[in-house]
Amino acid sequence: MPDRLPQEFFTRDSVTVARALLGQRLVRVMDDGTRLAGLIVETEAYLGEKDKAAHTFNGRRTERNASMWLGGGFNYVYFTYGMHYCMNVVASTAGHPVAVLLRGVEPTEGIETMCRMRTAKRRTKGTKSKSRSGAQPLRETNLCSGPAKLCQAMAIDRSLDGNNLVTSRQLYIEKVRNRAFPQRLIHEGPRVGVDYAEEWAAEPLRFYLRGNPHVSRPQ
DNA sequence: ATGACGATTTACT
DNA sequence: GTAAATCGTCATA
Repeated sequence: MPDRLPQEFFTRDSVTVARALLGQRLVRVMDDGTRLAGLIVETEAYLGEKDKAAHTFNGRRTERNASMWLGGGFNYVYFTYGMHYCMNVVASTAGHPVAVLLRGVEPTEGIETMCRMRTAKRRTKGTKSKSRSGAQPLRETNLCSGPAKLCQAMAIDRSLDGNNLVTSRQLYIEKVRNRAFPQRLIHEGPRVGVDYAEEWAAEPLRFYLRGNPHVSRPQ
């Protein structure tokens, strides 16, 4: 039984945590006992009150983002665009609202279940929705290659907001490696989808494993 | 009470 | 490449 990442892993700055999370194993145990897992291959660091792209910019603190203040090792899961969830690993210490967004995972366990989660038809009230019946099966590289995709595949929603990664049975991170990958294996670039953040949009705070096909956007 | 807006994904031209 | 989907959240009133 592999070790989990300990609390001390998370109580560092979000850039350090974002880099060190690459290659570690995200594990989700569903209520029926099904275990889903995958290696983290893409992350983004958010720097808190000074970071215009962060939900905690200027110290904004609401019911939605309250878990950002819990300190290293907790989850911040938010709902966006009326249909998607995204998962963060909170870093630093309580009172410092910084976090790491998980943007890409390479599935390793429970792939069939993940595929089902990803293709289950969204609820609609009307009759107009079409099922994916005729579509080809989802390619493995399309299961967790995006922040909302990986949450859908691994059954992560707002019920896991505030989850404690160090103690939870439902969602945690296993230690695969003791040291972060060397710089040359980590590609870094601007964060995705934060153009509104002006000068903060260009900061190289996105990190991913070079050449890995499970990243949200190649290149 | 109201209106604008997403740390996105998918399907379509 | 563009656009639709879809609704909780937040700032303003």
